[in-house]
Amino acid sequence: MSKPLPTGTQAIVRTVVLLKALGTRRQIGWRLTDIAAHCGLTTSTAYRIMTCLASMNLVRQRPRDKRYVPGPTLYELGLTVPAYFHFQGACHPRLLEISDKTGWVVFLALRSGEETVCVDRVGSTSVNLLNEVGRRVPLAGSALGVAMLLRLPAREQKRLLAASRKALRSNPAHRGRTYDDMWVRSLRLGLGLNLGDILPGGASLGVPILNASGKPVAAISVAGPRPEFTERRIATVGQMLKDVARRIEREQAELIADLEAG
Amino acid sequence: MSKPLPTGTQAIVRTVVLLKALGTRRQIGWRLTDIAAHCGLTTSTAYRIMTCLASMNLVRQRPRDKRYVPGPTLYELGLTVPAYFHFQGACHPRLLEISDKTGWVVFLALRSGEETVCVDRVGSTSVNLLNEVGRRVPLAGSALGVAMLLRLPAREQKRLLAASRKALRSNPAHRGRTYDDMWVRSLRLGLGLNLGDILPGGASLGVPILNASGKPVAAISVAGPRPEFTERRIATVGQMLKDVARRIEREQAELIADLEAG
DNA sequence: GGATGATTTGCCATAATGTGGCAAATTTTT
DNA sequence: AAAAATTTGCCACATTATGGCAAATCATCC
Repeated sequence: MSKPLPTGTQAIVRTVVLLKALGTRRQIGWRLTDIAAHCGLTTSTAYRIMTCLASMNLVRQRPRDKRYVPGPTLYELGLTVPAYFHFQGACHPRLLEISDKTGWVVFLALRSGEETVCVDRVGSTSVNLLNEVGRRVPLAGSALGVAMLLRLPAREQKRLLAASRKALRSNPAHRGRTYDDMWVRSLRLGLGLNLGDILPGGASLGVPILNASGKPVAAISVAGPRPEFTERRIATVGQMLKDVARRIEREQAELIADLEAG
Repeated sequence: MSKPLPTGTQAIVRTVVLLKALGTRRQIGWRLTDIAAHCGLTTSTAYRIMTCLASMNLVRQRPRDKRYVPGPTLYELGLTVPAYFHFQGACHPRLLEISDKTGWVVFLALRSGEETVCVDRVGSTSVNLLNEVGRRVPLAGSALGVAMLLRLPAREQKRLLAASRKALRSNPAHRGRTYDDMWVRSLRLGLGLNLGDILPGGASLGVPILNASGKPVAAISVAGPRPEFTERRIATVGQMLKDVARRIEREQAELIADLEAG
């Protein structure tokens, strides 16, 4: 819980901070000055680190606009984490089924500390959606995360709810969103339910995936146009999601046991 | 081509070396002393870096045996490299088809410098296979890599063939394998063809996936018991693989354009 | 089961490494 | 075509990472 204070590794921490930041704007890319400022580094330091990372293909500097984007080696390193890769693959067919039956977009996310990390996405919709594969969102900031929060022991729930709310408040990109409404509504329903709280025209519904000891380690959600989220549909699709989640918990028990819920 | 000499970033390079090493023994894990020696670092240095990485969940130290294995955050960072993740997902259904029709295991690999990186695997077989998702193998060391080598311009082919052969020779794990036989045979066939050259009872057949300018950026292979690889079967399955590769090239042209072949 | 050997964890003085300031080159905007 | 902004590169300095050493833990063998 409390950090063991890893000492004497400033450069490495900075590197990881830069890599995480790159992930938040992967398609637009980052200009050196911007990402340096964003991460609280001087341009020189960011330059040195980025050049080093580029030489190892962990990042790429796009030739045309000189912006930095995540690089192939980063993806390749990610493949070496076995349980995670296989969990995504194992769940994918289930997501396809849900998408077929509902016509909505389906997400799979993992819990990572006080954030969710979107791990898979299936289907398409007319409305804008915030989430995408690889994106990190504070727990209180998505139906996926709320679904997981709901299943945490009171103590931890309180802590993580507070922490992720704070993260949401401090990030200007999340301004004007009614995350608290989403939380209250979800608390009543017992599942994560966003009705236009994140983006005006969109809605989403999330259910958790629990490990053997009942801890939420992942979540599935559906997302689509808000008008389609009638009370009735929410009930039937909610049940469907729960069934799928239970099935995944059963069939992928071994993989799930290897997922850190930390 | 020639490294631009990234200066003043020893610690970062060391970190990446450690992370790559972790990937080579991900299930067994590494003891601190061993991985330090393997990477040419003192125990203290490795300890400091590993502790730092563990605190950010880039690596995990398994509680029971204290061994280090790749951690969740590494996987999550990998998801932020968009073209790569989607390419794997887009190819997956095609791999399933091939596995269904042939009954063999199917691999998808990307080219990464002078190595292949296995990106997906479908199906199961009775024989042992060397490759697995996330594993890096010198180009000359698999049917996948050879398939790509065959399509490179003479100059580059020569360079990479030599480089990857050298890598194979210097690694004791590759002792006693007849990679040269595989190369000669493949050169004749025009596809990567391993007939027991890597592991005694196994065989595999690889075809390249080319980008718009004809450069090989990825490859597909099938692998199974050696006796099943008759001349006839090799011909028909080879054609099937070529068809699938062409289809992928056509349908995923945009994604492929974003894959670095470097 | 107690003792031996190996591995992990932690500390600390030292200098080598990474740092940030500054300026030239390059690119974009006006 | 000039001006502003950003990237690239260099260099002297001290902060930071380094590796030696020792205590604590863990595994093993007699």
